[in-house]
Amino acid sequence: MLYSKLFGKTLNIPIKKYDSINHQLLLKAGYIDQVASGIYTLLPLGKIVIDNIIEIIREELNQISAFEILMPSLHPKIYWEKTGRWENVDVLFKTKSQYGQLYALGPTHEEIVTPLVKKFVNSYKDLPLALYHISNKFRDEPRPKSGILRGREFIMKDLYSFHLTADDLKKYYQKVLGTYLKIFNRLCFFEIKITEASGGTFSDKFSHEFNVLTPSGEVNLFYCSKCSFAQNEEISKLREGSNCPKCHKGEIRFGKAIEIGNIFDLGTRFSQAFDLYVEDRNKKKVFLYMGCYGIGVTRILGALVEVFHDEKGIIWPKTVTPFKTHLIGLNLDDNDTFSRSNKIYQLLVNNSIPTLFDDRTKVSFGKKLTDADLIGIPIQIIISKKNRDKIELKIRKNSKTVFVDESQLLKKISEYYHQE
RNA sequence: CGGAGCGUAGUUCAGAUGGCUAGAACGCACGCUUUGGGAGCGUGAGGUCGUGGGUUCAAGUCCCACCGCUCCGACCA
Repeated sequence: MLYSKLFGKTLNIPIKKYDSINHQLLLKAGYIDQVASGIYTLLPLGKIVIDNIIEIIREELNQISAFEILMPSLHPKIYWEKTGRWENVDVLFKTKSQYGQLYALGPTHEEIVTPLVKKFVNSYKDLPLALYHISNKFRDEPRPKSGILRGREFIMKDLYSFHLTADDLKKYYQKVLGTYLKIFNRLCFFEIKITEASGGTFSDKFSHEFNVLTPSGEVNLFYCSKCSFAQNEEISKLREGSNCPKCHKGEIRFGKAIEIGNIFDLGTRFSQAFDLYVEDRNKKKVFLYMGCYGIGVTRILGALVEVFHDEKGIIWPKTVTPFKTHLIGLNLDDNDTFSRSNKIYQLLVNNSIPTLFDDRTKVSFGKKLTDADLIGIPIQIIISKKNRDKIELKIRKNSKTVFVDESQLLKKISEYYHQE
C-alpha cells in the first residue's frame, strides 16, 4: 500500500484533545473517524486491524465446531416481547418504520437465534449445536465514553450454543472458556482476568467476564496477582489483600479493567420463551440448555491501543498489525534512492509481506518517522541516500536498529515475526 | 438523566471590558529551495463565527432557548 494514496492520513491534533488514549491515537493516526458521540467509521487502516482480529476469532471458533451465520440487525418487536425484554432493556434502540411497525436494533441476538434453531433442530441427534456471527450491535447508551471502548454502535462476535442437558452445556461452556483464552492470547492480551460477575438481564446465574487490566477500564474488580482468578466488584465479597480462593494468601488486588468478552449460562430461559425443545431418548420433552458468549471486536481494537502504546504512538502486536512492515523512503528525489525503495517494495510485495510504503516525496524525514511511530507498525524499513546500499531495520517497540543487505532482508523480517 | 467545560477556515486554536474589511499555525494549490526526527521562502484558495430568537446605533463577543462534542456522576444484558 502506498501511503501517498492511502485514504486516512495522520492528523495534527494535540495529544490532550481527548482523555482516552485509544480515542486520541486511533483518530490521530488515521484508523478511525468520529461521526457522532459513540459512532465511528473505520478507516482503511482500522478496518484491516479489525479484520485481523476477526480472523483470529473465526479460526479458533471454527476449531470448536461452531458455524458462522449472519443475522439481521432489525428485530421485529414481537420477538423481544416474547422474552419480556422489549420493555426491560433500557439501552434497547427502538425504531419505527414509515408503515408503523416497531423494531429493535439488535444489541444481542438470543431473540433471533432461538427461533432460528427451532426451525432446524427437531431431534436431540442434532445437538450440540453452536452458531456464531459477527455484526454491528446497537446500544442506546446514555453516555458513550472512552473513544471506541463504549459506543452506541459497535462490532461484536456472539456465539450461541444449544444442548440437551445442563451438563453438556457446562462442558461446552468450559470449552469456550479455553478457546477464549487462546483467542486473547493470540491477540497478545497476556494478562486476562477471568472474572466472576452477575448474569444481568441474560440470566440469574453468574457469568464470566474476560477482563484486560488497565487503568482506563471501567470494570472494577478484585483479582489474584498470581493466577487468572477475579471477581467483579458488584458481586465480590473479597477485599484487597485477602486470600485468593484458588491459590495464595494475601494476593488479592483491586484494579480497573476493560471487559473484552463474556460468557453466560442462559439455562432454558430463552428456549422456554420460544418453545424450543426436543424429545430425548426416553421420549421426554426437554427444553434446550443454552449458552451465549460474546467478544467485543471494536472494543478489542481500543483495548489493544490502551495496552500497547508509548508517548510516540501505537505499537501493534505482531498478530493484528495492519501491515508487517512500514517502508520509509527518504531522499526520494534522488533517482537511485527512489528506484531502490521501489525495488525493495516490490520485493516485499512479491513475497507476500504486507507493506505500507511511505512514498511521499515532499515530506520531511522527521515527519515520516513521526508518522511511522504514530501508526505503530512493528518493523520500520528505512531506505535513504545516506545508508547507500544498506537497509535499515528499526523495531518500533524498542527503537533497536540493524543494518542489513538486501539479501538478508526477508530472513530478518521472518525471524522477527516468528520469534517469541 | 443530573453536574461542569466547550462550539470561530479542512484541522488545532487566538480573538479582555461589544466597535473599522474576522486572524494565526498546520494542512491544501502553484513555484523555488531543501532532505536522518513534525523543513524554509513566496503567491493563492478557503469562514452563513453550531442553530434560532433577543438586547443594542453596533454582537464572534452580552442574554435566552435549542442542537452538538468532551469530561465527572448515575447507568452499563
